[in-house]
Amino acid sequence: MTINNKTNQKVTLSDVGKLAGVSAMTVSKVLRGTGRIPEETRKRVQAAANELGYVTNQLASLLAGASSNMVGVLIPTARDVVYSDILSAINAELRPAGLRTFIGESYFDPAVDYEQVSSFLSIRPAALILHGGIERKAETIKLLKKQACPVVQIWDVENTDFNINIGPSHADAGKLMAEHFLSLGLKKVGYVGAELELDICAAQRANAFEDALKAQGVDLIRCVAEDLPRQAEGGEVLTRRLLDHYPDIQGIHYLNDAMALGGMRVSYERGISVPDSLKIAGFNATSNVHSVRTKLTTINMSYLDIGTKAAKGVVSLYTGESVDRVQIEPIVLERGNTT
Amino acid sequence: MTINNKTNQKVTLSDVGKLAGVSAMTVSKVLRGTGRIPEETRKRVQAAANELGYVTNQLASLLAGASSNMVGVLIPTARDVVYSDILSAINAELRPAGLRTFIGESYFDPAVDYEQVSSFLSIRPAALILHGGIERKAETIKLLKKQACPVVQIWDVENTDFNINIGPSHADAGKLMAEHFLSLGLKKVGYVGAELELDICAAQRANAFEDALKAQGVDLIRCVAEDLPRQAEGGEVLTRRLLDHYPDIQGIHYLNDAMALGGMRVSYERGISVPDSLKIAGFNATSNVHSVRTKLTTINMSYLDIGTKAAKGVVSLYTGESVDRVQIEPIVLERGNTT
DNA sequence: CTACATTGGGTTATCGTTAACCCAAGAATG
DNA sequence: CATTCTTGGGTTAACGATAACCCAATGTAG
Repeated sequence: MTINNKTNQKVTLSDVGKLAGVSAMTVSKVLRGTGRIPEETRKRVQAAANELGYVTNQLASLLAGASSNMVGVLIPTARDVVYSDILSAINAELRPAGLRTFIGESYFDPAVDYEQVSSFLSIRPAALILHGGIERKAETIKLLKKQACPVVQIWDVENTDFNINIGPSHADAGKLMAEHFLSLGLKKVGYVGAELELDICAAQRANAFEDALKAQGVDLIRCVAEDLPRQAEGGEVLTRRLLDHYPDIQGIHYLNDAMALGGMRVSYERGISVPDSLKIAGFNATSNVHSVRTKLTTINMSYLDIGTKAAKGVVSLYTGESVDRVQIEPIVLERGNTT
Repeated sequence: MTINNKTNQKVTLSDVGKLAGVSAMTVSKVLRGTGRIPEETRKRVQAAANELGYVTNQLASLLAGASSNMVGVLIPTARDVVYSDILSAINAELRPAGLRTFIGESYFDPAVDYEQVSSFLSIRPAALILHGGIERKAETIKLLKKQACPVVQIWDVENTDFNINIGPSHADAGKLMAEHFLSLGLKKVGYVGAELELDICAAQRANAFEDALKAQGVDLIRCVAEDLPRQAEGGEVLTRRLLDHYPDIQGIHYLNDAMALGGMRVSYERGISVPDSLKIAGFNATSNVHSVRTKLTTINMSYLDIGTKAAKGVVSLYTGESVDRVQIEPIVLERGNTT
């Protein structure tokens, strides 16, 4: 559906000009700070603009060839701390630079991704910051190329469709956790996740985790659902399922910390001692983990860094210093105590 | 800063028309599904548009008087589950209706709020969904009135500056928790929060909480910081501070669940039995709370409902059925067990 | 055979702003 | 006094799409 808004009586440059006794062009110059306009005229115009509540019509402005200050940011979902942290860092960097952020969510869905990119492009943004980790439609890539819009891709450094890539190596992250489990001498390990079909990065982590374990002769039992939330609830359900079938499992790696917390609760319910009988590991050192009592292993990296560097990347695309690819290093982190 | 993007060789209606052997107008009609165009021409035009990767230039389209399908949604921050849940519900409702969401964050800052509203208005959206709970600048209100843009306000039902208001009564929520504490017979109660100066709704809850307690002769000790995060970390710091000065406190109400979890951790550290010696209460039944072991009281309401109804409100503004004000009822909820 | 409707388009003006250029009046310069 | 520069603006033509209207060619009824 579309909504007709034409009845608005908008204030235009001419209206302001009439009130100030000058032409629309002069008003335009004053408001943009260009041209040679004496202080007196300037003040008069400013006052008139204020009185009328004038707002530049970006539609007309950009159409006439002005430079855009709008940056579109696309994340899978704002409900995940990881992405909202990145978002926050991007905003923190772009706002002082005078750039305005427009946010969209893709839900890891390539069709929605396409729609959102198309929506963003339709307002001719200065640049786009897109999350990677999904199988982007060929049409989407084509659109971006045709419109020649600068793109910074975050979260995925493998895919190199765009100008700049910033994120961790998800394979490294998966391998890292496998090495951690191996160093603890675990022989029977589980993986719990949800919605892996769409999230390529999570799948990369899981695969690298499995490969590194297998290389040392350790089996991985996957317990994955496509229809459960990536939250504590989902972690609970899947952990129950996993423990019902494989009660002798020694360690579980979860898709994220929220699901790991769900697993933690199930172990508690069943009287399984963590970490003595069962090691629990998440991903993304989220702040809920901060207050956890029982020992939880997780993988951390600076999301702030990803956001900040993405925003700097946007700027670099124009200032010339070409940032190319920034790899963010994941590290293993222990949270909680073992009392 | 602004970024010059003019070098882009954009695809226009004429370009598509040339390829398809028709005029720009015909292409426009085909893409919008108006006019009487035979199936054959229609297909040819569609194919040409696809091949060239054409995207409607909304700038030109809206300027020429077309109806907008863009809805701006402004939330305080995407880092809070409450707002990201609302956001998610809004998206779920608007997308099938063919409306596109543009999101912005205000960080509870009236100046940023103004900038964001101004940015939104500059692309002439179909409607705006704005969060309440901040002291909006007079200029912001003026802008919205001048541009005659339909506004749905969420999260705050007290303020009636706009067409539709959807949210809980924060005073009721505060009172509710006070009644709960009173029913438990508590005589010495604390409140822990952060960044209350900007968040009017949180302040309303805290005040109503205090008033209802005082009416029954119960004192409230406030421990609030303006410079700490509204997360577990902040909850820990403030709980320590509060317990250091008032070790005999019997119950603490936190600004939100995340801070309450921080408080939970501190009580555990200090060997304080919850809920026997100390009652802990948060706000917003967030999913981290789902897996908590110790008993935690919180206040819940349907965030989904707020989002869904806000989106429906946007539609109702045009279909005529006038939604006016929807009050969402908060309820007290117990989480965790007491073992 | 004429009058009139339908089909399948095309033409023109316009939205509000900006880039690029123009121009008149006074000041400065030789 | 004639020339050139500076100041303080204004004029014109885009930008790309759409609304509103127009107009041939064909069909169809009387």
